Amino acid sequence: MSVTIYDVAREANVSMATVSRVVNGNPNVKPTTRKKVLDTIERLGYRPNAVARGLASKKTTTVGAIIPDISSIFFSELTRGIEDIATMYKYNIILSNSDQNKEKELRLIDTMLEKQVDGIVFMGGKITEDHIKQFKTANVPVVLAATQDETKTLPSINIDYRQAAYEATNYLLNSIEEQPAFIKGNDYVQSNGLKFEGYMQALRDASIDVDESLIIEEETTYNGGISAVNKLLEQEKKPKGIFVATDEMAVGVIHSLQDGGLRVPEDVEVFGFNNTRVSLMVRPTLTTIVQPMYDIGAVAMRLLTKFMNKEEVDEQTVILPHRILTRDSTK
Amino acid sequence: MSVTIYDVAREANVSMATVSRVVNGNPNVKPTTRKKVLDTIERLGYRPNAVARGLASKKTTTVGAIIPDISSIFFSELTRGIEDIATMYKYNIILSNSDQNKEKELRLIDTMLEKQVDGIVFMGGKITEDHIKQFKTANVPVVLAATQDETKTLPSINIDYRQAAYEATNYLLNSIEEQPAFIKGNDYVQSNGLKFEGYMQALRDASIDVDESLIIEEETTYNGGISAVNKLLEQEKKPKGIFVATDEMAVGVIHSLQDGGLRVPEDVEVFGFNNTRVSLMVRPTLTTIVQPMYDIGAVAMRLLTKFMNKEEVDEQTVILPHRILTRDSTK
DNA sequence: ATGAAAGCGCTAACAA
DNA sequence: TTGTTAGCGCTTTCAT
Repeated sequence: MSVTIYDVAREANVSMATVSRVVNGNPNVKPTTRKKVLDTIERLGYRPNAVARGLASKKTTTVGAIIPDISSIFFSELTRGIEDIATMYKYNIILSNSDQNKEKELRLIDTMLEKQVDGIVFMGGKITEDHIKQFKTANVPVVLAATQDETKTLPSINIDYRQAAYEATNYLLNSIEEQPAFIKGNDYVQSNGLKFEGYMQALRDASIDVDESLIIEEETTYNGGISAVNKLLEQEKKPKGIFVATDEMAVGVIHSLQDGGLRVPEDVEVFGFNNTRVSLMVRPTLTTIVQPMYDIGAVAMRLLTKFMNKEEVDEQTVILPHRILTRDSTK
Repeated sequence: MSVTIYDVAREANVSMATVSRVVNGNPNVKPTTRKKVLDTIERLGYRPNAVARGLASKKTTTVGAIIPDISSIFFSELTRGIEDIATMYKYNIILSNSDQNKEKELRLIDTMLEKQVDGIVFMGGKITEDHIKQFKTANVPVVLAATQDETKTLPSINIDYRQAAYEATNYLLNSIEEQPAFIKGNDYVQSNGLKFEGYMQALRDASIDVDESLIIEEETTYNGGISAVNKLLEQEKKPKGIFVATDEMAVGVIHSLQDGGLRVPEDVEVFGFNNTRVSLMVRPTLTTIVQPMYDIGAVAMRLLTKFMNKEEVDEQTVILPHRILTRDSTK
């Protein structure tokens, strides 16, 4: 069997309580006693059992992170932000992929609550009544990262997707002076809808008669971008600019245009979203909306630590700034 | 306070033991009793406390995953493989980034052992004596994923990096009939060394007098690829083929060559490594070595479950197959 | 098929 | 400054 606090106490001729105090850095221990205890801890190779501690103290110093897909470049950067701040505050992360599947999301929340996490960072699709209900079954704080909650009942960190899309659309509008195409992702995430709203609003504000054939929905991948352009090029009306819901799709769009003999940005301008690393890894480099993924994760985790510490929080709903980053895919 | 097994027992007029049996699917329960218990569990909204269970049973059904950097596309795919198999076997993952830093790695192992994980999947740089010693301090199984252990004492899942690099180099050699350049990553990982060995072996077998100036070490990033080419093009001797340690670097290499007015593959052929998603997201598309990241993670986790179940394992050191995937960056 | 009871290893009053 | 002790919520013998 492994060494317990009791073994240490016995060997050091003190009580368990004293060992516990030493281990937890409680100042009420005489230096000589502390030294004695520390020495026997070292000698016996004692390692505190966090599970026992968790049971007794009702704190596990671990938080759950529910994420659609860790292999997506977008979410993996977000997760890195979460993890770095978690480490800074001595928390560990239990990470699980939900694939944006509601049943799975609910099940994961349940599992994490069983494991007595001290808090949850949730990333995903739409937040439903069922999610809220599930979160409410335990009394742990929850923070949404890059995830919308229409009811605004949960704290969240986001950028203003609607406004960002509005600005991107306007940017293209100014340049090409006609309706740019819009390529939507097919994810079940609310930001998709918000981006679309921003796009439509910009057209409306410019008094443009909307041509629906310029709005295409495709899988949110590189290949989805390729297919979208193929559809677009089959049509009569060819766009002179394309606003694409994500960078990865946008890279597909650029390549597909180029494969079709069109030049970017001379013939068609392309505008992405997110500023993930791939936006630099394409020629021409991609004009895009900078969404600070790492920061969203970091701020979300920081906010969660505040809730877990029962600190005062002034603003639950954080909107981080975004900006347009112009590169070579637009004129 | 929340509902405990005791509350359920009292409400259902049975003992804690019976409730425990029902919760754990023990067949020795009369169906009517089971139903009664299940109903009151439902009614009270009872959720088992996994921490208490972990303390009593000495099993946490969670495993630790130590990873250099989750935001790297390579490791995030690997992690996805680990997570999927973990979920399949009802395990959760505690994920932590080590940044390939030895002190941090050792500390993370310690933390995870404190949290009583049932096993550890380790990804990282070199395995040292200190790592082994640290692992030995607890009696939990460890599996290395995409990570070498010179001493071969730990189970591991890898591909044959040396052989793969040998084949890639040979491929270029056959085409350009002179020494291709080699761009190394600067990571502190052993596979870097193995790739280099494979490259050198191929040159040796082809009786080529090695020109050291064609061997460049750079940061393992897109920008590292760009810098490497810049250095290469400053030199007298310009290569007609370049073997690059990772795809992301290779994409940088291609763009940098193109920016310098060279055509790929006509003037310079480029060969990558890993077959990450970016290898398709570049024009020309990248010839590369297929390393099955997802599978490495999945197999590693599967192997770990076997160890955790004390099943018989015939082969500790798994070498997964790799292959050359030719695309348009080579002739 | 069911129950009683002894832990699992620790924390946190409370007492001294 | 230190020790005693009662849990934390569950699993797991051992009886019955």
